[in-house]
Amino acid sequence: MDRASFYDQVYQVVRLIPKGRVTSFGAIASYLGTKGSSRMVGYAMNGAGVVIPAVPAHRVVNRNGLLTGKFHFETLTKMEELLALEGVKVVDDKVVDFKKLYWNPAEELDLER
DNA sequence: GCGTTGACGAGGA
DNA sequence: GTCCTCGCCAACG
Repeated sequence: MDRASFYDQVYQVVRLIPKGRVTSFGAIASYLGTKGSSRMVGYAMNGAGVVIPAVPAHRVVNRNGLLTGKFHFETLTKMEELLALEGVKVVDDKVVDFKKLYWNPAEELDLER
């Protein structure tokens, strides 16, 4: 796994996010061991739409549950659309019941990887 | 090799 | 509760 760049590691984890669930950048960063590099997680998502298979970046939001990355999608409504299709309600660019839909890789994936 | 960037997070006022 | 500042670290030019 050491061959995988930080980007790849982020993609891997994001792809593991269950449908209808969301997580935060910090959670992913923490899981990868680079807790302080929470920004890198988001920065890595810049290639989420070009890598194969595609990365469900719409399931990744900031700690507020706010769709911070919606501006990086094809359209501004694309992100909340995808979430809505998965049963995730989005109001005012933020995930409803984010706390309940929150998916913690460290808890769900445990000692995976 | 250096400086800048950045879809964030935590702490303080 | 909100607003501001600092830090964090990998990728990019």
